[in-house]
Amino acid sequence: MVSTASPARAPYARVKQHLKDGLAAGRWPAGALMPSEAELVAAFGVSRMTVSRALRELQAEGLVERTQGVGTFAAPLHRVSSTLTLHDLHDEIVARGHVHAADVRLQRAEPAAPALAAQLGVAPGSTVFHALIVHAENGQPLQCEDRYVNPAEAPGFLAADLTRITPTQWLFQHTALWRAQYAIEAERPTAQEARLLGIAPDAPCLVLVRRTFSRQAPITLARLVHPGQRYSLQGEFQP
Amino acid sequence: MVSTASPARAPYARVKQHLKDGLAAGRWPAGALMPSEAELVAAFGVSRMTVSRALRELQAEGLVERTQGVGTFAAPLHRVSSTLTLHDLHDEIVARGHVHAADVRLQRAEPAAPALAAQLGVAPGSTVFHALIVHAENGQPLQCEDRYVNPAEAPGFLAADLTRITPTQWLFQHTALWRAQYAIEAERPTAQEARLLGIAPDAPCLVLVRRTFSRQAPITLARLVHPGQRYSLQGEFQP
DNA sequence: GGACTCTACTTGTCTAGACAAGTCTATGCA
DNA sequence: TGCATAGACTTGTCTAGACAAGTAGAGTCC
Repeated sequence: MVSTASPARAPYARVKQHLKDGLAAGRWPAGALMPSEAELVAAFGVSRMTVSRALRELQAEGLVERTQGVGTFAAPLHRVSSTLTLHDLHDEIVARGHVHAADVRLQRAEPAAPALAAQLGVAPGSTVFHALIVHAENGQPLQCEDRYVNPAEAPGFLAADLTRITPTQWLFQHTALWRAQYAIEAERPTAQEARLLGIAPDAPCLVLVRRTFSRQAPITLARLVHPGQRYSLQGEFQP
Repeated sequence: MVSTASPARAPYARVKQHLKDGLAAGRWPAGALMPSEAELVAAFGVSRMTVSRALRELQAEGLVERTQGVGTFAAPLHRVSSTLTLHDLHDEIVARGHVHAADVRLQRAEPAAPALAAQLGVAPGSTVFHALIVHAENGQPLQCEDRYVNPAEAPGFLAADLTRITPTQWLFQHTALWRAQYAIEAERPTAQEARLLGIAPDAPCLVLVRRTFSRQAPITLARLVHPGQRYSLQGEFQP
């Protein structure tokens, strides 16, 4: 019998849930052959398009693997096991019901050092925008944001009021984001970062390095440093 | 012939790509009303099911928002901005073409301390399985895995050959994973971890804490400690 | 003015059938 | 034995039409 009753749901959703339940219960171990579309059509009395949609969505969610001409197989779950969504710090703090304050220590144009120029795709020595901001939650420093911006992609950046909007949000609104790269690392803070965050020089920090690109060129390079004792990235996963 | 547009792809994929291109080019700013299904049917000369599928997939990817009776709207991009997928360490090392070795320092049954018993959902003082493993890439320690397992959910765990299969993979194969929680933190290693990893006692470490659950009970609690200098989590995002 | 209904438009879903294309196996032939 | 081929089965996709359900606006009645 079908476990949990599914009274008024759409047929494709019923098929999908039935297969999900079976996978969760271990009826099909990883790699096992699952029922074909034709079998599901017969079992549920629906059209092939309907079971096809259910299977396609399970495939998109990473729960099954399908091969034309062969069949549908239960996917090894570790493929899908954990995805972590990174949120904007302002949203995160507000979601906790706390107060976010941004202390803008720097927001100016600077000549770019060679390494930085290469990463931003500009000529060495040309001008780039630089912002240094300390973000605080309820008055306690939580993030030190060191950000460089390609002026060609975001000419109005120096005029942005970064105490009212985070650079991330401003850039989302004023540029055409196309691709993003990021890395999460554990590091010691620089002397300046330790001072700005009010932590010991050898306190471990969670560092997020993010680069974003438009379709043509790099937009921005950011180093976001968080005190390890006060900040962690958390996530949850459920098939 | 056709540049990058649409060589011989399926009609639903052509519609989808056309809308994706428009979104990337900023033709529909966040919140703007996009073409209705009927308009796309007329424009592309395909059936409604076809454009419906294209739009439904864009919705699943978070690029558009749809409301029955109202229409389809361009989604604010920051919603979708960054997701990070966590892979199994063994797969990760092998994917780099390197050699993975696991040094199993501990694999035994132990009485559970009260805090641990609560997290694993067992009675305080009852027996739990405990494994301590140092994973190395090309001979260099890369992860210290400290893992506790609920015996009721994985009775065969003590017999697993953890030098040949990671606990993560073994548990995926032998238990019915239903939900996972994880946190990424920057911490100092414990004295034991520093010794096992061959790093300084105050070296910053990237720590991944993961708890997984079956539908009934907690399965396992793991603390994965990585040397900050040698390990980072990396990801990429593209709409 | 305020509350109601009617209508046009939108998305959500399903059906029955069709053809294409990929894979595997059994069979027959050299 | 070795190889080519014909079925059988699988997924991938599309069509044309249908009904349901939700929203918004125009018009109507009190």
